[in-house]
Amino acid sequence: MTDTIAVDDLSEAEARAELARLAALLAEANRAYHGEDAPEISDAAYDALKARNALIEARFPALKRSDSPSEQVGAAPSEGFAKVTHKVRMLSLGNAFEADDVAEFDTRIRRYLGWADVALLTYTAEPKIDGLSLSLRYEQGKLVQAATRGDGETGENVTANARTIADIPGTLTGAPDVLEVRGEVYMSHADFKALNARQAAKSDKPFANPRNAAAGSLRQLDATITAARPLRFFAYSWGDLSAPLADTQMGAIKRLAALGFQTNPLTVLCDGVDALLAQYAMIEQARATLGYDIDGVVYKVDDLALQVRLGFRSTTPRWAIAHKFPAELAWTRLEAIDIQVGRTGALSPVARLSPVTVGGVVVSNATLHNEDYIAGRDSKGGVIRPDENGNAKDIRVGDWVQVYRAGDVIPKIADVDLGKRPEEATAFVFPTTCPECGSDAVREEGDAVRRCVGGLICPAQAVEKLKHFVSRAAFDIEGLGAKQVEMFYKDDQLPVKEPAAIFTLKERDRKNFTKLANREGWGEKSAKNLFEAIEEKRKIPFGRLLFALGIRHVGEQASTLIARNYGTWDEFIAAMDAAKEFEGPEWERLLGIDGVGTVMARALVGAFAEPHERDSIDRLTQHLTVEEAARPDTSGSPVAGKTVVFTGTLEKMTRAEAKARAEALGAKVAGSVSAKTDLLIAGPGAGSKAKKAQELGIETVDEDGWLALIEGA
DNA sequence: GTGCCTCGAGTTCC
DNA sequence: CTCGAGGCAC
Repeated sequence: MTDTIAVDDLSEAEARAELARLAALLAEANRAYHGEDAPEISDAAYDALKARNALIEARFPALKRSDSPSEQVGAAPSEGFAKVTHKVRMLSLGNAFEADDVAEFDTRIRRYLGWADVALLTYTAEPKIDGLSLSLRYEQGKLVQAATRGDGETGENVTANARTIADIPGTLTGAPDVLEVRGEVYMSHADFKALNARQAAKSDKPFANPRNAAAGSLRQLDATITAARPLRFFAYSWGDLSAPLADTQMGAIKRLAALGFQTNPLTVLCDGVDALLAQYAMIEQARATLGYDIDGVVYKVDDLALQVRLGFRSTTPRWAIAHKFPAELAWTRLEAIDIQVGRTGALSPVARLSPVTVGGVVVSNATLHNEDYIAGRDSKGGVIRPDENGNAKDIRVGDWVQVYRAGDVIPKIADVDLGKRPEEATAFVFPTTCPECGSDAVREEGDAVRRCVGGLICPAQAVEKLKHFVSRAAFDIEGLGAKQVEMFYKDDQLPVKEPAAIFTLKERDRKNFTKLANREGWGEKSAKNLFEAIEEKRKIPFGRLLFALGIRHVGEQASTLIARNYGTWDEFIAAMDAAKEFEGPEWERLLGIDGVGTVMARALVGAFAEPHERDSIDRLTQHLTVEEAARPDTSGSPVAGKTVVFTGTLEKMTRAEAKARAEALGAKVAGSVSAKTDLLIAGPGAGSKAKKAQELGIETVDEDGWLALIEGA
């Protein structure tokens, strides 16, 4: 830290050496800080080192080290669990509620396979355990990692806790080299009752239901607490493998059982829809006597080769579905209807209910969707919640209403008891002005929602936009969540009314210092942590920035696609300006992006052309370094711009891999063959698609042919 | 024009 | 998680 040369005077060689020195110093400081030793350097000195590192990196970007301290998100010490990225995503299942939905599921599969003439397809049926999913990774037969589902992509590492569960073997004999077992952690009714009795004896809060008790127990930071909780585990699936478990779903389940896992004894094979429904009825009958909670029955195509052919939609497999038991219902009184204003200005009515227990949870709020839903009609004029004469039943304050939790989560109102309606109850009048700012609230023709036109003048919209800005898929600033955003918005001393203000917080605070640190609930440490978290996000990927702006219709997916198309922020901004009149080559280019239509394009171009919004964006970006989006390198790609379709079983790659690879080479991957298809890649077992391609005279290759074609590209 | 399929937006409770 | 609606294939 002594005799430091000014950054501007550094030669390249000196800069390289200096970066190495800083990386070592900062790493050592981190170790001291996070370990048991007292920090060896002061916070101010640490900040100075980090700042110097950043300056040098800015001047010599090419010298930036792979272990650059600026990239490191200060390893979180024992607060919470480490994150684990799943090798194979943990997906959720599609739902069926009626017998018709199950029949449709079966039809869809047979149509997809081109098997309209095959009457009976074999499925497995098993109870759907109401617990929490867990993924166990075994290498050379040893349990090396246990992870919760999380958002499906990333979960939490709970290995130490999983090792305390008796149903989870620590070692396996005869397992493939790499095996990822998936299943459900749950708690039995008897164990749950006993646990709650123990909780009461210690005057600890009882758990609301076995599911919460299981979740709470698994997520204990102290594994000895988990060990004292009676958790159980059923294995039902697998992820990453070094060798296939079996040819069929049932075979794989049997193999898991042979390896020492508990598998559900009610898992059976069923031929066709009627057999599935019979098994559903049987399991529903047995539900009360099982001794643990289940919330439905899961059906899966038994033949694993067919599962591979069927593949996945964006969030669910095509080859499985969860047939849910009817939701629990409860009657309660509607006390009030409040209106919330969202970031796009949407006015959403929320029912305030007299608290009632539904499905093991006390519910006091429920969504009312929109104006029409309260009136008892859908947006197309159809009647919902009809009375015996088929007339619409509206919802009034004071009514007795029937509540359920859709998908066991979101409380909704299913019905209204007109017999108990108080005489004085009047139909709800939906406001035509914004309750937050008084601006007009307008409902566009054909639209279901009414929106406040106040834009950023409306405090509710401004706050919600800020919340969106810092949300997980956007800037994701640690220590700056919804609550903090609300606080800063209302703050007189350090106001944050727009995104740019987040990045001037530190400067503004420094002038009077400790403005933030002296506040209720804040100390020097939390203030410093927040400022650091903000610094880390000054560098932001293009796609995240675009999504964070919260332009209507432009979500996470669209933002990524758009960023990939333009590459750099500057090129994108220039394109938006050039398309201002909603015409011309840049307008056409925007519309040419897959997934972008006129509605989205207008919203996008309009946002950048609107002076206030544009100024706000420019004020923000001057504080940021926008990272270039990786433009797929399609030079020398033989399939750039071509539409390709995969069919049949792919043996050397998964469907997701094949799709990702093709897209990276600039090809468009379609799901079905049409006249627009340029190339069909047909694996063994290809059916109707191959036939259709032949009829249309479309070039067809096998998997090896495809790999040869793209080799080296 | 119609019928998927996916995405976007809004929602609750722990 | 669900609804509405945008985008796209037929």
